[in-house]
Amino acid sequence: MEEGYCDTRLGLGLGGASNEPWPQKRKEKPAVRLDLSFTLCQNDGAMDIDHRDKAEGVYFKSEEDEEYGNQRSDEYSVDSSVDGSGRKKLRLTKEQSSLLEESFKRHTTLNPAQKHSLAERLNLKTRQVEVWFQNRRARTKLKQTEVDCEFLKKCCESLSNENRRLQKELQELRSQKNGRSQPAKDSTITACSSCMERITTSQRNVAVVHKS
DNA sequence: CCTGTGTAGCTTCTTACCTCA
DNA sequence: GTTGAGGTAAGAAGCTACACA
Repeated sequence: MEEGYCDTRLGLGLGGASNEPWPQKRKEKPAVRLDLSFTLCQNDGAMDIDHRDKAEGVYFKSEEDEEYGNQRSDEYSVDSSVDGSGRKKLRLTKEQSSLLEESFKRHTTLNPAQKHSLAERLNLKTRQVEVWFQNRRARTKLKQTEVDCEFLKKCCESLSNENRRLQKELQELRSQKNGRSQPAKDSTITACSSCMERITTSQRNVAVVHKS
């Protein structure tokens, strides 16, 4: 490390910092979770997802309709115009979606009992509730990743600017130093907050040493 | 106590389908 | 009417934790 060099590098960590509880079973968090040590979005991680206001026209189709069809509520209808070769495609009703969203805000994962009771309330299969939660977690994570990426980009940009500024300042100081053997007493040095903290801390230490 | 196996639940990626501009 | 983009339910693969023999 060169004399007087101010290291402005900053590590931007990736890890886990969200308020969202991860499954208790997992002792390690997924590696791709972005960790910023402060809150990035104000609504506490509960992303607003389009609730499909137009979901009234719910349909359900498949030759395997029997599997789900026996369970579906009267709100579902089968699109008989389509042949049964495609795979089943369910659209949740507005009510189902909002209830799922509500419980997702409370818990991002469900234990089997919660899953079962929610499925009963919604007149869906537990597997469908499970899938919905899986997809919902994935969507939340994706959105959060996008938000975090944007934030990191901005961070990177501002740090680059700061780094350039400090490099320039350092160069100026060096050229001043080369100009005369002693640094000017009244020269003004601007520094970032962390550098200032280090400077003042070291000054205190020096003062203590001088006293004793 | 260690090890292999089965199971459940999760993440991630992908596919198929629907809606809407 | 057609098309492309975006959203989403569901399938599949792979991983991990846990229970149990």
